[in-house]
Formats: sequence, structure tokens, C-alpha cells
Amino acid sequence: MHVLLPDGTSLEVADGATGHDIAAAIGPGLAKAAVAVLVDGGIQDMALPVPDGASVSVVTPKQEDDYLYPMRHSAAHVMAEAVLSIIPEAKFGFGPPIEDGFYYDFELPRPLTEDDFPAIEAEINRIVKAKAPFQRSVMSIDEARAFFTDLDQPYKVDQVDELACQGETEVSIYRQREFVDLCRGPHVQDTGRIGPVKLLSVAGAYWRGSEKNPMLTRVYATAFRNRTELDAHLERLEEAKKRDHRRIGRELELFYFDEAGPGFPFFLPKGMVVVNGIQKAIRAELDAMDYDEIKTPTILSETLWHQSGHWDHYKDNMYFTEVDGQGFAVKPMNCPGACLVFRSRRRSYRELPLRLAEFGHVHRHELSGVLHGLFRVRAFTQDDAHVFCRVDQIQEEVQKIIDLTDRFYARFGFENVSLHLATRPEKAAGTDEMWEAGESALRNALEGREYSIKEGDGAFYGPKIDFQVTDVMGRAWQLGTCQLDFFMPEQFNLHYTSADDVEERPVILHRAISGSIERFLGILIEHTGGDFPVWLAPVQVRVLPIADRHADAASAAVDVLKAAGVRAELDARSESVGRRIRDGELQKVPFLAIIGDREAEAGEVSVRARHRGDLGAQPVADLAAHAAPEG
RNA sequence: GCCGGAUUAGCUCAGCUGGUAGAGCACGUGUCUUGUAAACACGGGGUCGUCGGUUCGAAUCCGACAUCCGGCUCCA
Repeated sequence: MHVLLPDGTSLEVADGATGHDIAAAIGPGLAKAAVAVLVDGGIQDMALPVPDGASVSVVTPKQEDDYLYPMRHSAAHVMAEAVLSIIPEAKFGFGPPIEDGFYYDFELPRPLTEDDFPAIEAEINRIVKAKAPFQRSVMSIDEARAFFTDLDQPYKVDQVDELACQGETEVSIYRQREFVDLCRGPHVQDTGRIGPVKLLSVAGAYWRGSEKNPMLTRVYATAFRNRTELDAHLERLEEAKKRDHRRIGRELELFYFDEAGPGFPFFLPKGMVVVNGIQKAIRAELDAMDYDEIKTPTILSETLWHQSGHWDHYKDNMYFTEVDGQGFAVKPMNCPGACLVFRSRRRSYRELPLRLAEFGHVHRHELSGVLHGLFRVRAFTQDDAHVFCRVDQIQEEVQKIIDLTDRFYARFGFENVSLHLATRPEKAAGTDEMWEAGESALRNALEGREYSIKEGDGAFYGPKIDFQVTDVMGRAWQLGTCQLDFFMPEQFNLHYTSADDVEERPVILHRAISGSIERFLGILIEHTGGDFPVWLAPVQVRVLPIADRHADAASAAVDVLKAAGVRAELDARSESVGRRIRDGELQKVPFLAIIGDREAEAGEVSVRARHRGDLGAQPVADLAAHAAPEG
């Protein structure tokens, strides 16, 4: 038989040749380095036969992505063996490779902690050193069920049953040394091909991800090709920790959380400068795009939430109160309020599209365990807007929103934006015609842009486009959203008078650019590491007099800067200049203006730019022009 | 909500096996009057998250609760 090699040549091998045979036929060095083979693009074990005529590419550690997957998968098995050797009663769940590493779930007779890591890692290293081969074999469903029942591994038995339900008649198992696991594979040839392993954390995880099932102990770990790459990855994790917005938020005095309000952020003066800067940037866009800003009440009657449908779908996440014996709820969303505004008087087709924007402060009772700094809070400000329009206006409106988000994200230094179209889910409100018209309007609006499609991922009330940005650490964040809503106009019986003097039903377009101001600030902090762009920095210039005799000149400089609209402050503490410069740098102040004898005489300041050092002396007015807020 | 961990001064953390608390930074005062990332000295500051239990005695052991951290789940 023949196989096709990556360089286009054809190689003749014996019938039934395995990946290993093919690698050996190409060269002994390759055979030695090989960990798996790609057969027609799919990865498989070295020991499995390759079909006649297949395209074959031998994977070695040089092919990082193709290598890491089976290697980490194999590492997961080895970790499982190591845990079993330390805790023989352990029961096994799943142990897959994931982005940047792998994990394995265990049911254990005692809690596992990080104190156990060294022992497990030592055992892993012993197994890796043993270079034990991974041996694949195939069992019938019944054999496998009996086998894992015999091993007293209930989760494996459960998985065998699950596979049987899916119509599988046989399953593969992998054995290294005495350890056997149910597994589809592929794996590297032997444990010696596994790179350096590092256990990272231990967490809880439900079996099969359902909270009805038992909670298992999940051990997260990672493995890389070599020590250098592992260390580089661990360093990235450290860097991410340094950029943690919760830490920077405290250090730069932007916000804090108090026990008195779990999940409810307190914004400090400097944090509010940034928040206001973000809002100002959004308002500038609203003005340019003919939005009208409104503000609707935080607390509204329960009857409204019945009408909106939130009572049925969202009650568990809402806060309730009572006013004069009547039930009220704190708004978790702004839509009903906006609908009331639309309905507050008769509307004409001439007003459409009617774009109502609101910085809506909403409260949602999130589960205590999901709270996470500013990323997940219980009260946040949506930069919300509801566009009331006709179906034939959707496309143009959506295009405008896409343009708007482009401009907005770029302004904050997010260059990597991706769009996702989410289409009709199984359970959906509205008619087929509405969904078709809506989805095609969104598709047309996306014309000429790159986007992915998430089939069936739309909300029940309409399709949507999600906007995602990638930060400097390569992490993706969902920010904006643009959702069609066929449901709410019905619920609220909204209508407008058409040109033909008929009552027509508008469509609502929900949209948010930042999603939530709080969350956006958190992401921006981690993206910039606290180095906000000059126009957004809480303090833009800090003026440092060298000695007491320069205090008057320094405070005069502060006055000039402030008059020019610059956020400037004076640091005349009797600390050394070096000390005050250090403090200014640590506080991420974009410009430090230093005034000594030379500068005072010339009416200048010496400017030191954040992270860039001394820029030399210049007139205060020049610095003011530099630092003046653009926003 | 669930699993695991944590909670000691404003912050970061010491405090071994029970004998009523320490450091650095920060803060205050004084001295110094400074030239581009940490001057020096002195001082104030904690009912050891809360409540209860065990004990002659609890920061330390046990329980409940609260909050935080890592995950899971959730995010119509």
C-alpha cells in the first residue's frame, strides 16, 4: 500500500503498516522522536494501522500543537496513576487535555490540597522516567462494564453505559504499567515522551457538569515540551496575577468591596474619574449617532415584571421590596423601563428608529460563588440602548452599531475584535418570518466582515450579535451585544402609527457597547495593567517641587494645568525627589513635572513620562497641551 | 448554591506541637531641603472575621455563620 507524505511524495509500505512502521521507513531518527501521527488530518496512535492511500504526517515535539494534545492527555493518565498510588481508594471521572494544560476529576475519601502536590509530582516524575508504553486495546461494551465494575470505578462504568447509549459496541482502553483507563486516545508512545508536568490547583467539579451529580475533586495541571516553555507559561500566569484588577483597583484606589455589600462595588474618587471618562466617551458616540438619553426608575412595581416576563424567567435573580403594601422589584434589566417610555405617548413612524439610551444601574442576585471582582458583580451599570424600529430598518441600525463598537473599542486600545452571530434556539418566541427576516438583516449587516456563527445560541426572543475583544494577555472577553427582540414589543403591546395610518408593531434592538461599565473597567485595568491612556488617567500630571522654595512655582504650574483642563495635583511632601518619583510611577501617573531652580527661573517644568523617563524641560503650557484630555 | 482553601495592624505576611501578638511597607511627628524608582529617627495602631463550644488557659483545637480566593454550576 501507499501513503502520502507532507512533502507530496508517496511512500510504499507493507499492508497494515502502523504509524510507527511509516516513521521507521522514513528514518530511524524520526521514529525515535515520533509521538503520534496525523492521518488525513486526524491524530492517532503510533501503534495503530494506517489505511491505504492516507495522507500521513508524523508528529514530533516540534509540531507543538499536535504534540501537546496527546502529550497532555497522556500526562493526565499518568497523574491519575500517581494519585491512585497515593490514594488507592480514588475513583476516576474524566481527565482531558484543555487549553494550556489538562485536568483530572477524582472522587476521594479525603480532601486533596496543594500540600499533596509535591508527592504527586514526584510520583509522576517516577512514572515518566520509567518510559512505560501506553498500550491500547479494545473491549466490547459488556467486557468493559465488567472490567471497570471489577476495578470498582463507578464513573468509568457510567461512561461505558453512556457510550453504549450512544450506540457504541466497543470501547478502547489504555494501559500504562498497572494503570488502566477507559479512553478514546490518542496517546504518546510511552510515558517518557511526556514533558515537564506541574500541578496548578485543586477545585470542585460536578460529575458530567450537573449539579445534581456528586461533586468531584478536580486537579488542574499543565505540561509543556520542555522546562523553558513550562517556566514561560508559569511566568505568564504570574504576570496575569500582577495585572489582576482587584489588586490594581486597591493599589490605585479605584474601587473596593466591603463586607456590608458582597458583590456591590464601592467606587473611590479615582475610580470614578475613570468611570466618568468611559461614560463620557460613550455619550460622545450617542450624540454623534442621534440617540436620546433617558433614565428609568430602579424600583418598579411587580406587575410590570409579570408583564415583561421577567417574573417567570428571572425571578430567582431579582431583589424584591415592598412599598405601601405593594410588591416592587429592583430592576435586573432596563428594557421594561424603556418600553414604558416608548409607550408613554402615541408614536409615529416618523420617529423611528427611536434610539433610547440609558446608563442603567441594574441589580442581579448572582450566586455567591460566582462573584469575581468587577467581572461579576451584583449591581452594575449597563451602557444600554433600545432602538425601536421597523423590521426593514434593522440592517442599517445594526451596521451603525457595529461601526460604533469598532470606534469605541479602538479608542481604549482593543485592537482584536471578533463578532459572533447567534441564531434561533429551539425554544423561541415570535414567528418564523420574523426570525428569518431578523437573521438575514443581521447577516446582511455583517456582510464583508469576518464573523462566526453560533447556531441556536440566540436568546429565545431573537437572534443577536456578540462582540468580543482580546486583551494583551490573549484572553477573550465578551463586551458588547446587539440583540433583536420580537418578544418584548408583544408583551408591552407596543405600536406606532404607520404612514398608512395603521397601528404597527415595532421591533426592539437591545444593544450595549461595553456591556457593563464595571466589568469594562475591570477588563481595561487588566489590559493596560493600570496604565490608563492619558485622557483617562485619574491624575494626569503630578507636579513635584524639588525643595520648599519651589513650592510657589509648583503650585502655580498646577493652576496653569488645571486651567487648561488637565487633572493635575501637587506632591510637595518633604520626601526625597527620588521617593516622590517612585510613588508617581507606582501610581501610574502619566506625567511627573519637576520644578527646581533652573525650571522656576525659566518658567518651565522638567517632564518625566510614565515608564519612559526624563523628557527634558518644557514650558508648562506645552505640557498642558500634551496632557489635556481628548475625551 | 456546591467542593476545597483562606480570614492576625490600612496592605503583604510571620506566629512550630494551646500559655492572652510580631515584621516590612503604609500612617503620624520631628530632623533633613532634596535633581529623575525607596533619606533618617521616634511614635500611634490589632477585643487575631463573628458567635458558640472544649480547656485551668484558645490567634492556635471543634462547630455554625459571614466574607474572600480557586473552580463547578449559573449568566431567560
